[in-house]
Amino acid sequence: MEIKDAAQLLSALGHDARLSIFRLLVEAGPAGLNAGAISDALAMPPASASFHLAHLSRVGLIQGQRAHRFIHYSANFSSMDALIVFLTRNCCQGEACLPLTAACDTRGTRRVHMTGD
Amino acid sequence: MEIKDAAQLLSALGHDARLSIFRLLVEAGPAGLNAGAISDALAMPPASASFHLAHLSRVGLIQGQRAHRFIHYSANFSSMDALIVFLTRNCCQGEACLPLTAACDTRGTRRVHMTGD
DNA sequence: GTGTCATTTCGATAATATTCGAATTATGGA
DNA sequence: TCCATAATTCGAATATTATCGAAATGACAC
Repeated sequence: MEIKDAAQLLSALGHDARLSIFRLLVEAGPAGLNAGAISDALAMPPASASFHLAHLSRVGLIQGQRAHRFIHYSANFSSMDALIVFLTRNCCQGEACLPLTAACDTRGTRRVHMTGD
Repeated sequence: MEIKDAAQLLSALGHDARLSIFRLLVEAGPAGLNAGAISDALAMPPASASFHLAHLSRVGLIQGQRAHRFIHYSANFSSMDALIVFLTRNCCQGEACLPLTAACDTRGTRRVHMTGD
């Protein structure tokens, strides 16, 4: 990932409304939510939600898929993954600079409180 | 960390110049770099560098400390750590959604290519 | 103090983004 | 076909942010 791509993703996430949407979809998991449910959940006018969904979609952080009359949006986890790797690559000269991230589960096995590892 | 705080950090990083500065400091490690070295390394006018350093500093992603006539800026790793945790908390309903992040070393022991873990 | 260098602040311009009601398009059911 | 609903696009006002030369500030040496 290049600087420009990463900055584009970060800038897309750097807005209350869009970050709220993205977090909602991250928690919703692969099944996602439709546009109306998102705009309801966040008490946001549909036009505003659509504007931000389009933005997130354009940069690849989420994707939408139509099912009947609804469009289901879901987070693109691999793009978030790549972004985090970009942010932390070659970090901190080998020190243990990200203890919380390390303790946080990203593989399905819970290890919230590290005891020694 | 609240949505607003996270959005503020992401927005600060969502700009080519600031992301370049931040990445430079992340790779530089705790020792950091002074303002002039940063503006040189990125071929950026000093006034522009200063503008962006002030922004990053204001939101807490970096900090500056004066030493003699120089101001050494360094990345605030714990704030980056908290940001990543915020982005990924309660993610993906227990699926292994962030394989690259999981494989990436953040604790000092190299484990770049996972073989089974 | 005076000079020098590192850095920031000022300031005016320019560019970009956000908001969201109203109108429009898309889909499917009766 | 006609209606209802889901979602987007339009559009125009509003707000925010970036750029960077020039001037000012801060720190130190002599």
